[in-house]
Amino acid sequence: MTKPLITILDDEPAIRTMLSEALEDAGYATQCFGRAAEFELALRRTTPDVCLVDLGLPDRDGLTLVHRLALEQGATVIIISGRAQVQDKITGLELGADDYIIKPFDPAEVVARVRARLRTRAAAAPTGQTARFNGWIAHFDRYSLEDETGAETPFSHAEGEVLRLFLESPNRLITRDYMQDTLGGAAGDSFDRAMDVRISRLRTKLREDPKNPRLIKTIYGAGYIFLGDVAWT
Amino acid sequence: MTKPLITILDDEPAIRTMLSEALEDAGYATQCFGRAAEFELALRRTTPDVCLVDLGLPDRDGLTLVHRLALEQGATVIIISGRAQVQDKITGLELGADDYIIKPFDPAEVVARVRARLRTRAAAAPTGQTARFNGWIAHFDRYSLEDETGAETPFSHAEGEVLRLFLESPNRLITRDYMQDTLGGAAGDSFDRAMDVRISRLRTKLREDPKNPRLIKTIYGAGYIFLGDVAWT
DNA sequence: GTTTGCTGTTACAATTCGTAAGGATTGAGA
DNA sequence: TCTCAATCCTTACGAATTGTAACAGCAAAC
Repeated sequence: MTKPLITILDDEPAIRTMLSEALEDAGYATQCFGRAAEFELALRRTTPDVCLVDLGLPDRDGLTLVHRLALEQGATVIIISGRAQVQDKITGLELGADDYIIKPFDPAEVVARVRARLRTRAAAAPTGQTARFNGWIAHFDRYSLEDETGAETPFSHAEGEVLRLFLESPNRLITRDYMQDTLGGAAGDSFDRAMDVRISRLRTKLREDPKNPRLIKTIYGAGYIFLGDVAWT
Repeated sequence: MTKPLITILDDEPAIRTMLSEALEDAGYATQCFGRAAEFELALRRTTPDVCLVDLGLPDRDGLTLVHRLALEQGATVIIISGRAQVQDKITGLELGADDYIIKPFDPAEVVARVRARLRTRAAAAPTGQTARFNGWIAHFDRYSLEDETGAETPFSHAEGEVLRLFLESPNRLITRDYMQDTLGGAAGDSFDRAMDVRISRLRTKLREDPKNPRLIKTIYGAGYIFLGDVAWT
């Protein structure tokens, strides 16, 4: 799971560091820029989740920048400005900004407002599913399994089907019949063995001890139980 | 296109009329409520686009109401409150509000903030001619792919069809069958291979590492997944 | 008529997945 | 505790699927 990226565009270094520290403490990645030109260059490479933009920039009119960012590029923009007039706020918001914060501000409020913007963004685009369990993170969108150190091991489609089945009903017996019905294999003599192999391969990727499996337990004559504390996101 | 509906929940009649007049002048439909109970009743019938909620209600704790509205019902909530402490703002936003406006306020600012909320809500669908993803910019109008440095590589029509398909549903499995249905090739023996070749050519233009593709992943036996952070404009 | 570039086809290499076979484990009954 | 059959795990191998390079047909541009 990658951190949301927040970019900060302000010509005062003190404000940049204050904001980036507060945001990084809150668990976000930040990028700071003092000039619009640098910022625009960086935008070609990365797509920030939220842009904090100060209007009083030395090298460009902040409002046109906001307009380009918000309307043409579809970015989420929060204006930070020393101008507190209602009319300033209105024009900023009309040009496409998502919020308008007046200096001086409390960094904690900025963090809260950034979080609010990220929330609506997340609600609009339901991303691929990920499940966390016992130190592992299963990314079904990219077919890979992340361990507690962050290292990723890819898993195949067939392995993923089994893993998903387990993660959808943990700590409950899953019979072989049910697995075959769900995963489509003809319940025959031979597919039975294929299921074993899938599970075997999954176990090695989960680094299970063959003598003492912690996650996938075999119930002799019945099926399997996946033991874990699963949280889907 | 019907007018967006804005609901106003405030116990002071003067504020209700001030807000509803300003919002109706701006072209929105409004519904006003003085008590949380009435408001909740009305919510059973209609779903407002934005809810303006005052926290100082006589018959219920405003914050719990906001929480229910925002998180459980997925509504867009703007808090209006006389409490100007930073901590109040933060708790309001953390509970799921999308914005926090302090009394006394200028109705014009409220209208601008409502409009900003409606805008993000509307920006959830359409596909244009350019898409940004992971440092790339795909210009479908001029059939070219722009690098993070600004360098452009042209792509063909056939390649563009595949790329558009991917960019329209990123981070989701796209089956080969679906691709062939959409891109018109008869699902037979030979077109199957043509699809592979299209994707292969697209991959080289996206400078994918054959051993470790980051954007276009193959799911053996199923199809492909395009992994990316796509923004259409 | 030639050239240029796009698109599909073919062929072969690489990957994945099911199957078969042998070894290991489980649980019941003696 | 010991034995034995049923069940399960794992390894190796072959079939199916996919990647990519090379070639051929085709249309548009010059």
